[in-house]
Amino acid sequence: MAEMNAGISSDVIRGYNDTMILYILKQEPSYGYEISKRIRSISEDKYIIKETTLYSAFSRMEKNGYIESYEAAGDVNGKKRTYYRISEAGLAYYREKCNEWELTKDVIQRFIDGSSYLTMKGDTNGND
Amino acid sequence: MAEMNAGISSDVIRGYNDTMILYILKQEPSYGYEISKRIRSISEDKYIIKETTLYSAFSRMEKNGYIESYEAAGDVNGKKRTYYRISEAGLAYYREKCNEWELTKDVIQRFIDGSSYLTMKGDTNGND
DNA sequence: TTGACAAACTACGACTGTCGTAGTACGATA
DNA sequence: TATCGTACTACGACAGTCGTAGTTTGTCAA
Repeated sequence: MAEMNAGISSDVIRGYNDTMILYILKQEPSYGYEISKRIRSISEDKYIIKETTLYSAFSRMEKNGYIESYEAAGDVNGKKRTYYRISEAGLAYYREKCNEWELTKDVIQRFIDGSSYLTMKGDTNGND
Repeated sequence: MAEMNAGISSDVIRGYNDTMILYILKQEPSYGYEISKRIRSISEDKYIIKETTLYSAFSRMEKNGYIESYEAAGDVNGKKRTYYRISEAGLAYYREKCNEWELTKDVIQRFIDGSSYLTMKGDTNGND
């Protein structure tokens, strides 16, 4: 069973779980279990969202008006599931988070060594 | 005074403040106020670390053995300041966080639209 | 001398998102 | 009959951030 989310910091993920979920829902409405599996497959098993994290994200985002829920029967059997669809506000929020991400990523990157972004050469940092 | 940290999510930063601080200390020992200014200047005013966040990071990291503190007089006047230097463990931790960052960044990136990484073309996502 | 302001902190408590643990309920399979 | 996968809900702990506030020292100006 190896380790879960080896190398993925839940501190960075914090707050971006919502974004991941919205990314899935942006394509089509879905429900908990499926979203969980899709996140796992998109990340190539590198990130597995915890059930509690997932469902607490649902209630938070529904409260904020980013998603809407509705009951529907699954396609395999007639079992009821809670589906979620993204709202306009959710879409706007998602786009905002995308911009924020690019910005935040750039900032953090400046404090990271060994990346392909920067070419380290001595200490040519004359800021301050 | 505009807004502080406009567009930077403190959720993503969470946990990476330590990394930023260690990045500074990796170059040379320093103290709170100066580190704060350096983070600000390196990020080109895009990120301003809160004082409380900074100092709580110090005590956490010292407890973990990532940094060591010592008292020294400032260069301007004879005022005492608490300087911090990075330890071997701190250096190892920093490098670990750098690797973790590259990994995490890659994962999150897959859920982000509008980046220069991906070329959006219709909906050619045949995963699952 | 008084006041304001920057430097250099410390203390405390609220908040929020994550996560561990646990439990429920249904259907399918063995 | 039991186990497994699906599809959740509830609760409480934890950790890092941040708001608020207070302290002390030194500098500069009125």
